[in-house]
Amino acid sequence: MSGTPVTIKDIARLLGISVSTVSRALKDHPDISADTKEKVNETARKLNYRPNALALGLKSSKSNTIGVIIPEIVHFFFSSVISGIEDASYETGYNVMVCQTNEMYEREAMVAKALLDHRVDGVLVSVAKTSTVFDHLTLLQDNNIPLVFFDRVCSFIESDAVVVDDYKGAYMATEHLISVGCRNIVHLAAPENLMIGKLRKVGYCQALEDNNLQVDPYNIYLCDTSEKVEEKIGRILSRSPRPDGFFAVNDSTAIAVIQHIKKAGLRVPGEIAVVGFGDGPVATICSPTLTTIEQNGYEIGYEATRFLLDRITRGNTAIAARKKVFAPVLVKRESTDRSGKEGIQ
Amino acid sequence: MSGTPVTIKDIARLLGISVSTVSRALKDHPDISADTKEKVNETARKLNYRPNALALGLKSSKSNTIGVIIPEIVHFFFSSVISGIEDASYETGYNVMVCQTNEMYEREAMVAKALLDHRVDGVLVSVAKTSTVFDHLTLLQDNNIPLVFFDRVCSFIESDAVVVDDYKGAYMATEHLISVGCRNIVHLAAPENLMIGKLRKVGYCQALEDNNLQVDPYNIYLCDTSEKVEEKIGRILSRSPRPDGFFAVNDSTAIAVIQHIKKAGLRVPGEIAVVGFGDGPVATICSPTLTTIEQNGYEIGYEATRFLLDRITRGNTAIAARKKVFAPVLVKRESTDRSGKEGIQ
DNA sequence: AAAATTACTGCAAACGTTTGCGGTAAACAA
DNA sequence: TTGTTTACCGCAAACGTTTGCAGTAATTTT
Repeated sequence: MSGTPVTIKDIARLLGISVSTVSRALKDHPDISADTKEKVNETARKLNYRPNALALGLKSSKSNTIGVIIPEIVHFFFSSVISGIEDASYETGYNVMVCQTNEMYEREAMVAKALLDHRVDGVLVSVAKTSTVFDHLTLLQDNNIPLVFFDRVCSFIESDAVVVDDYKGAYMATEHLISVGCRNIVHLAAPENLMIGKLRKVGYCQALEDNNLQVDPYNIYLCDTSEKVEEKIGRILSRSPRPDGFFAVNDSTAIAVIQHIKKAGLRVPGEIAVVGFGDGPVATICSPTLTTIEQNGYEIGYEATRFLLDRITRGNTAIAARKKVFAPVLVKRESTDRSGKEGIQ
Repeated sequence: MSGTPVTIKDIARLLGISVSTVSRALKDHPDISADTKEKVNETARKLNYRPNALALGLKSSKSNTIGVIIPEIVHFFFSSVISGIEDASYETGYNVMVCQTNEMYEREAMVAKALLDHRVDGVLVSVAKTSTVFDHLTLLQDNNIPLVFFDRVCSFIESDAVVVDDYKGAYMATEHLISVGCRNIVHLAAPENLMIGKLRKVGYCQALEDNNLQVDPYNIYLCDTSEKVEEKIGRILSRSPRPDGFFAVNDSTAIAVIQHIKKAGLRVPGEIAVVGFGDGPVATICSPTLTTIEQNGYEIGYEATRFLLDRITRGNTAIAARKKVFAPVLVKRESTDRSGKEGIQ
């Protein structure tokens, strides 16, 4: 019962005809008689024949597979992106090879080569925090493999990109904090070699300036994980004057901040208001619920895949680099709501 | 600059030697002179030669790729599993094709065939809620593609499996609820065609019986998502006598329950205690924090991949079906803590 | 000097498909 | 009858590799 996959040859041998006839019969080629087609299709079905994608890929130089390079899978935003990629690919009959870099440059370089080896038809990539050189990505381009960036784009490479407007999102978040009365706002930032780190910081700064508040460099911390919050929050909260608002570069950082503020006996949003970025499910589960910037990972993944498939089918070089920028949406919740009675803590 | 990938032929032509010599030189075959090897390796490096995995796969009937069939990617547990799979595969040089079924049987059947087409060397699978027939999986086995189940196993198929002890976890959860004084415990269950649904229900029932409590079939609801909680929670809470404990089949359902209980003006754990299953990050973020059963997705994914790779390298049929069962751990938090002053709501 | 060994290298088939081209038999037209 | 068309079908090359085998020249042995 358990054997090697059946090939077109097996069918040919069984029916006493040539492989080319079988091949053509299976694709409903007009040269083949209805009778033969019938017989071929029947035995193909009976034997559970499935075409060998490796052979097809070798022949056509098309693997019908796209690659995904992603920093971390266990992450609401990124897993949502993958889900969008998956669905878009499934609809069009493509398969998806997912590679996680764990934020390590070396691993990013390795998987890029592995994807090249597999001759994927295109690659979706969100660069790792530690990547500063990008030869592995230009290598893909040199081999005619189209690239589309999502979320974490690489500005040195000319290619499609799908992102939310990080600058504007950060601007909105900061301005919202100002509008509820914050005057001493801390920004917990991502590394600057990431575009998102840079742009969100610039948005934060610009919002302050536009509202006649001074940008205090000491109010900007490189702090983008709950672990780093653990390290730094003590120092930050004991500063004088104490910060009265936090804009964190992502939700999990924001929530870690909230938890520490509460543990320190301070009230959110009463004494300190907090805004995150991402709007994952945790934003409605924590207490107080988190004001944050929506970032629809599924849509981003889906659209990025559309871009990529478009390049694959229409020929890569024919299209100039495009950019899709999703408008950010500020979702107001309890962590900045100073309107009436304060949210339950 | 941008062209098709360089092949062994290109190197051969450039050096005026045959492809077989190039092939052997690249694999350090003793027949080839040091001189030739040197030249071949140098030009290979210079041209960024990368072997075509499709050709290799076709030749060797080994794709160096494993497939993953998973219900949903946007899910803490499942994304953790993928992460474990990814890491284990990366360590051993395998690539991973991820396919999400969105809990639909049709899609599960489709992707199973797609993975067969791609001649993956093995498949890791967690079955969809709606799958009741499994020909698509036996098809893989018939084609000599080893299968390993994780979390959601299919009892009709003889194969390796990696799971947590669902029965015991449910038993512990229920007994814990009893120990804090609950006598009228509702179980929010997954469908019974899923082993996890069945086993967790049985564990719940057994714990009740062993503690001389009667199993009330009306206390068992098919309810495994926050949407279904939305639908049913009203009816459940208005029953008389009102339930005093909930054991939910997963964390997100448990948290949805908590939120609705609070909205109804009741106290957790004071009037109703709640236990979940999974111990995702949300369990420590919600308020009160959630008592739950730990289920280490990363470990499960990693171990399942070890099983699979073992089968791939040692030959499938040589090994009898193995099962790895992780011991569940009860993580006690505020949602069942009736010891002293009640957790902040 | 002839024979045998050594040290390399190339030919060709194979993996599973597709496809241009050529071939054969039957059917039709003249 | 001969020539032409039509309707099918098979041969063989190609995609990029690997590998058994055979071949050649140089070196060693007798």
